[in-house]
Amino acid sequence: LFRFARLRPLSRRKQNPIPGDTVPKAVVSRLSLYLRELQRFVRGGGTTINSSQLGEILGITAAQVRKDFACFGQFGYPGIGYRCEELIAVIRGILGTDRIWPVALVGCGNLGQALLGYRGFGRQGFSVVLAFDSNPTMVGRTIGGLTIRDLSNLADDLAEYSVRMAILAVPASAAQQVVTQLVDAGITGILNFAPVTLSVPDMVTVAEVDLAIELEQLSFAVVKQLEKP
Amino acid sequence: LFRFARLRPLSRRKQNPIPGDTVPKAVVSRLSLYLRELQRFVRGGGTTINSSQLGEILGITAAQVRKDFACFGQFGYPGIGYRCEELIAVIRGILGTDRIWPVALVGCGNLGQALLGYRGFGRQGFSVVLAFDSNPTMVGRTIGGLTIRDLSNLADDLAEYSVRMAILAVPASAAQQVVTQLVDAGITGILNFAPVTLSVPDMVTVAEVDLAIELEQLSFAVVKQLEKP
DNA sequence: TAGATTGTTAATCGATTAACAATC
DNA sequence: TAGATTGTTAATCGATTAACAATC
Repeated sequence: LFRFARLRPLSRRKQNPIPGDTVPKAVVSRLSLYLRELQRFVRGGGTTINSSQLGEILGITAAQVRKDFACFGQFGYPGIGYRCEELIAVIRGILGTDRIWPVALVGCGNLGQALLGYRGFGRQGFSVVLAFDSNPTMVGRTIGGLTIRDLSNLADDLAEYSVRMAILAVPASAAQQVVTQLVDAGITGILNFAPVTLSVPDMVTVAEVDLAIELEQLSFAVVKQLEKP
Repeated sequence: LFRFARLRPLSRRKQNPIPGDTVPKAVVSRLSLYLRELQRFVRGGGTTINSSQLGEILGITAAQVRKDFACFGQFGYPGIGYRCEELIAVIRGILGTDRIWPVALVGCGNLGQALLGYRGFGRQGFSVVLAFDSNPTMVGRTIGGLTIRDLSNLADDLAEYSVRMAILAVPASAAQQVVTQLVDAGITGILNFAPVTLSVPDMVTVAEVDLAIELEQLSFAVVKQLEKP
């Protein structure tokens, strides 16, 4: 590719400072933000960006931007900055979103159905390929092109589509029991919308989205603001 | 109240170590988790809990639990622990959820409608009292007991219900423009579901829920797990 | 009282910032 | 070359943990 013609020779570029090095979790959480804003920047016609610009967009210092990227190698160009397309490819590679992830949705109630219709997942390379519900009146219905299944064949269904990640949108009371089934069936990443702390083995990662908690954090800030002046 | 009969006299209890002291944000984000788990513990019949138990539930150290609470005063009982009901009341007071917050929903598409039906908000004292949409074909419809309004009377509508917080579920392309209207109309807290960084004045707080970003974080963990053994 | 647990201080750890030689 | 910006080191800041006297 022309785009990469002016890369320094590989031999002079650090690819992975300490291979297998563990990345600070603060860095990983910013990686997604960098990616989102870089993609927007490119849509707006940008081709290169420097650490000050990127820092300004995200509200952090330029030093932090450079330090974050330094975790993964050298891909900046002194005097120029970073080539956006190259940086995007690197970040996607690190996050593992340089492929399409098949995802299962478990729980097709109110929220689950909305998530099925939500186009934002596709945006970054996730595709909901299976939908499950334990309610017999839901099973068999088709929503957003997917036929809702019961959980009786979970492991086989997941294996058929090589699914490793699940979105959990069941009631809080059912969450832990369903999670145990998911883990047994080979799921290792769970996006949890149920407002409960799930207990899972170390090898399984849970990302929590608790809407009431987000509102509470807002409430704290709003009260503080009201009391201020 | 009998419950408070055995409190040490107020004169001997530190209420607010350095009044107006600024609370570390790491602490605020844990406060909501403490609250959630305490409420569950109480539903299970618990009346007192100590820092080790609470730490175990949340996966943090007992020292951190005590240090967090120490930001707000002394309400533990040496030799006993914390009285759950008392602790819950204190945390709700700090977060500002010792009242009912009226909230506006802006954007009544797929996700917005699901949020209207979501019971989780009510759980912690938030009540959606207004729903808005800019699409004329949506305006006037009734969903979950609320009639969808257009944005032409925003400031008056919000003032009528003393609304200071909004849930933003509009498309990314419309988000910034709607936010400007909301801020002008007096909103100071925004729960943003649109995958864009919003620009707001300092006095306004934004909590972000970006589902693609959550999935990316999972992807990173799942890939790392796959590469491990 | 003896046992248990808090609140707090000091020590450790990790993350952020500032500064600057190396690089294009 | 002169100007700009990176990658990296050292200094700072904030958050976590360990330890223990004070308290019930």
